[in-house]
Amino acid sequence: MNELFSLYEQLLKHYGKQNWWPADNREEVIIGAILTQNTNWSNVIRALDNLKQENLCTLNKLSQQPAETIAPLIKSAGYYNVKAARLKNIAEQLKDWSPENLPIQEARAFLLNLKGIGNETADSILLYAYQIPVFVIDAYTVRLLGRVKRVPTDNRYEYYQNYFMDGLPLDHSLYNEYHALIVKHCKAFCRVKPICRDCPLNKSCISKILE
DNA sequence: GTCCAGGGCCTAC
DNA sequence: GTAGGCCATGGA
Repeated sequence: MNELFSLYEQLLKHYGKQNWWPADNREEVIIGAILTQNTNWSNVIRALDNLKQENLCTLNKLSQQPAETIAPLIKSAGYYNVKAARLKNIAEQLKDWSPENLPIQEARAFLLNLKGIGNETADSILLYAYQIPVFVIDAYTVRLLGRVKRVPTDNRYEYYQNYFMDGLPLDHSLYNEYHALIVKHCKAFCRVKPICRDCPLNKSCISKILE
């Protein structure tokens, strides 16, 4: 088994299953994916709760609301004016959209064409809302891999994504869990330098596995 | 008071 | 093509 899968197994053994994405249904995953941009998840939960309380936590309902109505409800998630306008538009575009029968790249391109959806959010939606096997690269993953693999600054997202997807089987549940485990691990041990200080994986730490 | 969080867009060089 | 500014709240 290759080093990437070995790393996955160690993270899983240490942290257990993360059961992402924490949401009740597909539409809530999509809404949460927009709300969580550059924002702590605990702040997103409040915003989602507010939307649920107003019975607005569906794409159809959000698409029918003026952004001015949405904004105060999602204030806790930060950037609320920007996110309110984007949510409304994205809800309108995605409420009747289904990517299941599309080539992955086509589905991805459709999402990337929407204002407010970049690489990470597009892949999060494909993976966590639709169970389509794309590996999500986020700031944590970049930070982690950046310490052990030198890469060109351009196309960095693609480079890292290919790195994972070339080394792993095409499996949405594996990508789901792996990404969540990386976030879990980095939150605890890869926030600050020095690298992986007090890392519980110790001798089998990520830096040593991937170097 | 400062830093960071499950980003992305836009503008100026 | 890319660096920098901007959007903004809440917890540590």
